[in-house]
Amino acid sequence: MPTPPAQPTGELRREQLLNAADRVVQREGPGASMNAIAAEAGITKPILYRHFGDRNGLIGALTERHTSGLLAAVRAALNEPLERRDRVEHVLDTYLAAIESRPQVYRLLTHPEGGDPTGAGNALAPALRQIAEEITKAVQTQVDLGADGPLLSETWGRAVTGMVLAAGDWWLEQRPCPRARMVQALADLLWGRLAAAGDLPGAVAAAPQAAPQAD
Amino acid sequence: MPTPPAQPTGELRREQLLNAADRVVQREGPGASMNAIAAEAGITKPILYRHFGDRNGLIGALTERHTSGLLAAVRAALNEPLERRDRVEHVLDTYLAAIESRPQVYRLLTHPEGGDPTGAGNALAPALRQIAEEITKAVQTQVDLGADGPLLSETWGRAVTGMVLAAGDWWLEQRPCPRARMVQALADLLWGRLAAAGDLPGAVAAAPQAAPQAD
DNA sequence: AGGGCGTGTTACCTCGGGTAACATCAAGGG
DNA sequence: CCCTTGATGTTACCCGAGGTAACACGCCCT
Repeated sequence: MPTPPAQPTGELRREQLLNAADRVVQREGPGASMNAIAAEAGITKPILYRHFGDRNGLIGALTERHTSGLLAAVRAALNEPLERRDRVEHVLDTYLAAIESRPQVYRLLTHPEGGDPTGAGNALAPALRQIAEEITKAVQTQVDLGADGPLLSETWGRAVTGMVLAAGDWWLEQRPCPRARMVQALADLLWGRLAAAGDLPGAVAAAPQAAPQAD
Repeated sequence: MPTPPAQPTGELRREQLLNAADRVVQREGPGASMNAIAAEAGITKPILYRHFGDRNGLIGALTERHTSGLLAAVRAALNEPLERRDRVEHVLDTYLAAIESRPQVYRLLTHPEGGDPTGAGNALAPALRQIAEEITKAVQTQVDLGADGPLLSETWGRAVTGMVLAAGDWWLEQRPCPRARMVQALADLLWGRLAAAGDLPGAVAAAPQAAPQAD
């Protein structure tokens, strides 16, 4: 008797399978095998393939689950009625808080991997792409950039997303400081603190006569 | 007679194999199989494994080849005797020019993929990690950031690397503008143009009395 | 009763990374 | 002169993971 308890059906079953997949990914990371996920769900592979088509389908469905929450949170933060600096900090904090709470899920969102090797297309994962688009849209509708607006907002959307991705990744691994400080560091960068800071004595410059030392 | 022409030996042979691997990766992208690489070299798999241990070893050796050039170029740009803005632009242009000239190699550098699923460690590929460290070092030795210097320079090294990675990736795919314009857009972001720009009329703000509309 | 439909199974295929065992040639020392 | 050493190369195989038949059970609805 392979089915002692009557398993739910249809959409419900699908949710259960996603729950199982979620647990495995939380435990083993994005590299979790279909066999492992099936075992966690108490079933075998073909059922997973019936529900999700292929691995990308499963990972995609799993990704969208978490993406929707993160994306909604970021979108909300982008439209918070705050001064611009506070709003930016709020967005940064929202993202960092999200990845802090579920690192394994975060890895899944940012490094889906299984993309077809033929395409070799987009580097930013879909989840990040959506965030980049949200930032682009927010910049376009909120900031006056003159004639360069469209190009700058598109570029900056990707740039800021990549910046926060890389910095957040490093922060998650090293935990060099509390979250609030990280938010400040990134906001400071966007506020031109790197550009405004003074030179250090020994630094290179447009130096006409400085004496460089070897190696 | 399996060896009609006397094949070179030792380090020379290794270089030949790397050349073959390079050609395949240029042609098929980072997902190239060991069989394909062996075939391109006119041999079979075990020889590759003798020379490089495993796939990571091969990809690593191949990566380091190209990394050394890119890294040296970026390092040189970081130490160019220019005003800070010009120096930053020079670094950005150096990176974009490099990835523009060899897209497939660039993909290899940025998306090595094959990392062991158990570790699930660093997101930035080694090549990018090294660039991040160079930026960190440059900031530390050139810019006066006060007591926060160490943390900020480390954070910013990663952040800027990720920013340029994401923006550069998008630029490579879409080619929305010439390289010089892209350099300007990114430098402007780092120079706080996003922070300094004015608000657009309809934008959200610290608005005390705005009437939000439902969804 | 008899279709569908959704559930589940076992068994298999393919492909890619990785390895073992064996064959060959060139060089160098007793 | 022979025989060891170290490089080249081979065929044949193992294993794990994605993916796919083909088949079997249970339920609901006509």
